[in-house]
Amino acid sequence: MPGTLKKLGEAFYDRSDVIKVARELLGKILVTHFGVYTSGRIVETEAYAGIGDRASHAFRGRRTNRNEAVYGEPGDIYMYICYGMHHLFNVVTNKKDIPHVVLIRALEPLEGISTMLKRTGKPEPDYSLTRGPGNLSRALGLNKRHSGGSLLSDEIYIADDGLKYKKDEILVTKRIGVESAREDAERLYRFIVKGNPYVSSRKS
DNA sequence: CGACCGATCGTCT
DNA sequence: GACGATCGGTCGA
Repeated sequence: MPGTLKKLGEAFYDRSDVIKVARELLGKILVTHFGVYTSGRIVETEAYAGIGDRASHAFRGRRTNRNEAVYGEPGDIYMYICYGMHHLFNVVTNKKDIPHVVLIRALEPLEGISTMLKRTGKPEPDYSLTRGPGNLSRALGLNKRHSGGSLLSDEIYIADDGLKYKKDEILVTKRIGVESAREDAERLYRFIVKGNPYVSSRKS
């Protein structure tokens, strides 16, 4: 039920509750415009709650060249290279220097699918095109170079077309791949659209 | 379906 | 030197 696309403004990202932002990002549309438009609806997110969260890259205030972008302005972009080959896309929230981020883990593709196929080298669309944080970044052309950039720009942004998932359409689980975060691995910080085939399937 | 494995490399110890 | 906020493939039940 797409209406007019409205780009999210700074106020959406500049909030103190990163968990709430992660939940509300479900249903929003991530858009990249590098010559051609590619976009997808967000169907899976994870919150990373800063210095008190062992799973966060900013745990105990850790601050290096690599993770500097998580300390940026609300609405900034943090890209993280994982396993030497996957570029993971994060949304920076809360005030500058408060390192709260939301990892986008899956999209339902909307616009520019033929471009996504070119970027990923896939012959035809399948659910793996934008399922999983590494795959969706490749499909939308996002990489490390975009770290530190802003979602208030015209190249990369998140938009609202009015779609809202109801409470009973959303499932909350533990985060994926953070077993080493000990007790913080138990936090229920992952939000998924129930039954959506693009959601990364692994145990919670 | 679940368990496991190799690829691959920038970053930090 | 070791280690990932992953992925796609294989193998066995």
